[in-house]
Amino acid sequence: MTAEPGGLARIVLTASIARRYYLDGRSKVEIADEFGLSRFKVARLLDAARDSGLVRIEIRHQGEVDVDLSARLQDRYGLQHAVVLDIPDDDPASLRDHLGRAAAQLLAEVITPQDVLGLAWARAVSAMARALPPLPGTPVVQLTGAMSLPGGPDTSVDVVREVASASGGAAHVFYAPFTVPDAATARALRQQPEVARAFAHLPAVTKAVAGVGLWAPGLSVLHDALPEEDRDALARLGVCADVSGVFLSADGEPVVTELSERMIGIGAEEMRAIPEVITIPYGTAKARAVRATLRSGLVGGIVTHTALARAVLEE
Amino acid sequence: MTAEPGGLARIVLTASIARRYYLDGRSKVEIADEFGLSRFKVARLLDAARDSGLVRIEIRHQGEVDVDLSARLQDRYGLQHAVVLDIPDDDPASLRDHLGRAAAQLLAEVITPQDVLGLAWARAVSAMARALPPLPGTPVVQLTGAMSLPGGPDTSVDVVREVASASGGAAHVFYAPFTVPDAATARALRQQPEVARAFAHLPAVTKAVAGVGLWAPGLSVLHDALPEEDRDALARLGVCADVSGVFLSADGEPVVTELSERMIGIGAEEMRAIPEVITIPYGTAKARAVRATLRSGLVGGIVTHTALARAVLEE
DNA sequence: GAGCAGCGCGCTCAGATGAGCAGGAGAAGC
DNA sequence: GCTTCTCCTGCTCATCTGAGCGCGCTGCTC
Repeated sequence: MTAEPGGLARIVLTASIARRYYLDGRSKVEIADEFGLSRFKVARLLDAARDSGLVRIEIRHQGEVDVDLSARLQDRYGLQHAVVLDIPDDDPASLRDHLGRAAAQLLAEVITPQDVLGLAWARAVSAMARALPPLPGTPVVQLTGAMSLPGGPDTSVDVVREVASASGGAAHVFYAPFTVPDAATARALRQQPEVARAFAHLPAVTKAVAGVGLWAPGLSVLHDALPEEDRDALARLGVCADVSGVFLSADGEPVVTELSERMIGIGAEEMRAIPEVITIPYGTAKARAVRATLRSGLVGGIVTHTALARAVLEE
Repeated sequence: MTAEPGGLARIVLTASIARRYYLDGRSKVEIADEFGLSRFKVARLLDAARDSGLVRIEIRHQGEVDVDLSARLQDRYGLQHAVVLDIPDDDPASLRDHLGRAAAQLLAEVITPQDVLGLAWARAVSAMARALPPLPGTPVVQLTGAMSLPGGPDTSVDVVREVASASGGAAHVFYAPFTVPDAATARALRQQPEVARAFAHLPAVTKAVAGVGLWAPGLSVLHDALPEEDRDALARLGVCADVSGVFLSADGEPVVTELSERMIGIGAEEMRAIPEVITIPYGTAKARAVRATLRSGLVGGIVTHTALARAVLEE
């Protein structure tokens, strides 16, 4: 891309050598012998070929996975796993289904019989659970309280139960709302035997799946479910993203809020203790929230689509 | 292209490693250290990436030159130089101009002050001559007699004179027709001092430019200029191509004909003695003739367009 | 639980490779 | 014509790479 290699004869010679080297897999010495050049000359011509863009190397996959974006995302944020799907992003429901399937496949690949799976509540997590094949006897732990979602069929309890029963593992569930009006109620709920039993399994969780929301109207189920004063209070504290109820600033730092006291779900430090948390964000608008999430170090995996991945990387 | 590398995580890992190796230029050992793998594992993943088509290497040029086709043509026929232009092939005149310019550039690159240039008569050779920059004092030798062509402004004499005067070299020309009605006339003409002097320079010629015709109506100026009996006689002898008056069978073998006795121009053996003869064929219909020409070993250079190059290679 | 086949993995060493250096041809300037 | 500079070319040596070999793990059979 930088400069032209030279005259016509030189360009063609370079192309010829590049073909021999890169496509036919011959060694530079062989090529040098064949063309009557020194191997150093061959090496220089090959360098020139790459520098000038005569030889172009591209990495891509014929399936849905955009391997190059996946690799860049994984690399850029030091993730354990990243999967970026090249799919149209006009229909959120279809997007969620596709990502859910991919996340299910990824989870099935990386999970071992020793793992304990944690599931937070998010629509994408439900989609994943639906597509999940039976896992090898994996116990499943509920990470967050239930939320009543208009049009959402599954509660967090249902999702955990389904996955556990398909896998033949134990289901550690509890019936409690995600948020309550005051801290005292929350404390009381957490002390309930059922809730306490489920929470006791949190430190054992080794793999988890969560959603990501941007703290703005329509981009976080939690945000939309809260009264206006809570929304504003969190926004004033600099909350940018919520990862299934864990609040993060734009830098990825956990934000301590009064609301946390009134929630029944996993906290930032507990989430950090989980070796791999996989998130399934979608929608270009959430780019800021995803950046915050990846920077936080709380999550190790991401399954998303090209538009969002590009938006995240374009910083 | 053969098989899928494996699961999602493996594919992305492979892509990540491929990116590091091919795009960032890191060594396999560095990559192995970075990813916590052995260098052998890295090597195997890279092999798999290439085999599965995840890494694709293509060779192309942003200019008019199709470097890949050029290289393949050069390689396939063991040529000294091949230049294939990716240009529209609907208008023969424009095609000829483009190829003429490219041939001129090629010739200017490869010619040295020690070279003696020979020019046969062909429309493409005229086009090349028009585009030729001044050469370093190169003597120019006329290789073929003159032909009166409807609409063709330059005779072989004119072309040779022009090039020689632009270059400041000697012009070895002669005034004689390309074909005459009987062998005796041809012999007499060849013994004329002027003709003999020009022919005496033939063995000194080191670089030459010629056209290629397919022995069929409308595809060879020589064919069209001859009476029907000559055309048929040569066709019966298996003539497939004429390289500025040198007749070749489809195999590329020179065909000895009675007509040769009646021509004032270079012969097959004299042409073979020239270290590099550059031809400028165009028009897909001539593919057979070009194949014959390249197989003959008489020529060492070709300047043509993609459609014809592809047709020639598709054997 | 023993034996066996298949396979993934790492080690070895000859051969390939790249950075740096020295010699020589050609261009520019005096 | 001479000097100097620059670019191009080929060489050396330390490092990297790849084919082949043997080990050990896994899953299957008896």
